Amino acid sequence: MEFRRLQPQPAYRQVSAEIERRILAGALKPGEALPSEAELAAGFGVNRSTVREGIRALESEGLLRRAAGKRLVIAAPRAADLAPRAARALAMQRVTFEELWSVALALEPMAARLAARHAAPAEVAALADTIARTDAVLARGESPAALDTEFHALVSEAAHNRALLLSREPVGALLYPAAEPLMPRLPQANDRMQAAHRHVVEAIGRRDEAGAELWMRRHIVDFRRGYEMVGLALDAPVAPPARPE
Amino acid sequence: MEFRRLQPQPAYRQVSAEIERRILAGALKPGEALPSEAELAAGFGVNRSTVREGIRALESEGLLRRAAGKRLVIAAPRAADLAPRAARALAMQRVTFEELWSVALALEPMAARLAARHAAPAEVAALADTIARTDAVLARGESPAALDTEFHALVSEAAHNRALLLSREPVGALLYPAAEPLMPRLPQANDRMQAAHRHVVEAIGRRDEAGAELWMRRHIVDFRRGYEMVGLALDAPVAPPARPE
DNA sequence: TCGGTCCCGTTGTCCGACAACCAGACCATC
DNA sequence: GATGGTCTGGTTGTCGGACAACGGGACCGA
Repeated sequence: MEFRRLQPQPAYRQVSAEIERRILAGALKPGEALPSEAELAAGFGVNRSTVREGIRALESEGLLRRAAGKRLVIAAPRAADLAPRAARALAMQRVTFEELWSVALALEPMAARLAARHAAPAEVAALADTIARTDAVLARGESPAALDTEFHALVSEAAHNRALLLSREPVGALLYPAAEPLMPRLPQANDRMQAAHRHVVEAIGRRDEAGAELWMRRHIVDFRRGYEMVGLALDAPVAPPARPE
Repeated sequence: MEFRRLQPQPAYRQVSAEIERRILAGALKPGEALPSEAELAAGFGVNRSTVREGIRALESEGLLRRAAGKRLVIAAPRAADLAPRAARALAMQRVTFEELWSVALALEPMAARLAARHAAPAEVAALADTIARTDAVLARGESPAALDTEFHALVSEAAHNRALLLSREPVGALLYPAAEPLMPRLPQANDRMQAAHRHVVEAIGRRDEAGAELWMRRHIVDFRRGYEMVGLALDAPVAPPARPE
């Protein structure tokens, strides 16, 4: 005799699931407003409190966006909605430098290649600007970690590939800040980093896909070498991402 | 005169943020139970309804897990919690085959390489089993798309890299089901797929990193070729992922 | 044209209540 | 002694109703 595990879902989950189903089915399109909470409650035949609980989940996933005090609006979740959660999840799992680095070694060169293929002039300019700002920060003796993270994020934006953007973002957000302790102990690492960044941007600027990919790969490999050289453990978990205040 | 955008957050968000903060800070560790809703409400000085709304968001992120009707337990979000959301987000953004394929081309060979380095015997056996089950399905003339997806998921599990697992999963969940319409029109594609899968597993089994990576790369490149050959558009959005019922 | 005022719909929050459910303790029966 | 029943307390899930805060639109007066 076979028993299928029966799972009565609480009402608030059914509300989430149903609204999500309708959005996915296309009955509700991004940009459209959801009915008011009272209408939803009446429609589902549950209390408004229950609807509100159900809505919160979708809201935190970026599927609904709420303009303070206004009606809820359907939205297509963007990388910015999901990446911080993913980064946090990885940090909580105590992901190691080695794990992150392996993914970066696969994705970053691809990002550079695609950026060389698709980057708009404004994006190349933004990359150059980040390099310049990094120069300024280094001249003041401060840490370039945040700008390093930004540089790589900009490259993957310039690749115009949303799947790549989403896959890469949490990795970059954890990996590059891990370079923080590297700077004081390995001063020449900054020069090498800036040189590599410059080569990447130049290659992107002249639409040299192979060159962009190659320099990015060298840069990532070099990053690991620097990390090892100062005696940091590759198999130690990285620090959780800094949270915006 | 400078104004910083002031953003009074609703109470339920402050509750989410505060609980999340405590978890991240380590005051509450995975496995531990959260105080009861009534206690939290008393502690924060808000109503229980407000606490419940705040909790829903964390729950949907996998940070809290709720054993039906029992106290909430802190958990470290796993890839399985986040990947479906990511896949859905990509589908809603109407990501194209080309975008997904580029990421797969970067990640899958790396996954195969790392699997060759780290796979446990049981994992190699599971891979072989999936190939056998695919043979059976093909013999019945059915579509191997689901098993193809599973095969690649197993390879990346065998890589023992949690960052890779999280980055790759949503891509695989969307990309391989896109092969569905390919089968009837290109019968030999299945043989090529199975042959490639076999080569990958063999290479993993003998710890041949280069071989595993190479065959996986060929397999991915071949996939795109098949997709083009049957006249499917590379720049068309892929179908949203099937939802488990 | 600008600012003020009023009204109305909607959200955010609260309160109090109760059924459903789980776990554990305790007890009756065989 | 093992099995199953009953009771009880703590917790969650859901409900109904209530009200302040706020945004937006309409309307009005300077």
